Amino acid sequence: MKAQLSQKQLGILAGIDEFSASSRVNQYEVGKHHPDLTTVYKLAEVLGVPVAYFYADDDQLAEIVALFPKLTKRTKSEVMKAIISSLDK
Amino acid sequence: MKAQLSQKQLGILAGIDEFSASSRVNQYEVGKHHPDLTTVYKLAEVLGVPVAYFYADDDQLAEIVALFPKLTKRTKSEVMKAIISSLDK
DNA sequence: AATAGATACTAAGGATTACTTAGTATCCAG
DNA sequence: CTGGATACTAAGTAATCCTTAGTATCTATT
Repeated sequence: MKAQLSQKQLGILAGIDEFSASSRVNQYEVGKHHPDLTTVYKLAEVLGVPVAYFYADDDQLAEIVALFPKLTKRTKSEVMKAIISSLDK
Repeated sequence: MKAQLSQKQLGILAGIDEFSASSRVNQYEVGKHHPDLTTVYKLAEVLGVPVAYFYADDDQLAEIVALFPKLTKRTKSEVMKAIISSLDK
């Protein structure tokens, strides 16, 4: 079980000032505002996902993006090959 | 060979006013400013890639993201399965 | 080589959006 | 029920983008 992370803590871990972390992360989560790219990169690092994960609308694609960094080089290459060969047909 | 697309035309196709399209797209390309999410989505649609493609730093991941929409459901499922089973080990 | 038109690029100010602050609302363990 | 943590929000300030106007560079044509 992963440790539950509050909005405020997530922001602080991403380098946001402790006094605005709660407000800002909440505004991001409810869609009131959008974080700048620098913040997006830091949030992605804290959460251990590629930045692209936040922008993957398709659920399957999102899962692939999230898991990709955890794959071995071999598996990555196999996935690439499978995709490319399926498109040659 | 794909038709060469000017910065201005790309912007216009993405719905930007013709008088600011050139300037804005150029500012995005040279990194002076960043497009808002709405514009990012339109640019992605014009270019035929998922939005996540713009944020995929890793070259292999970027290629997977770009090609994903072109895959059949069957291939998508096979890729998912290959990734998940490789992580169970 | 000179010209014209398209394309790339930039500065600056106005327009828009995010960030900060202060505060209320909600949840939940004790 | 109470206290503290967490979630959430309004409003103004601060920051960033968008528009405009213009210069610079490229390229095809003569």
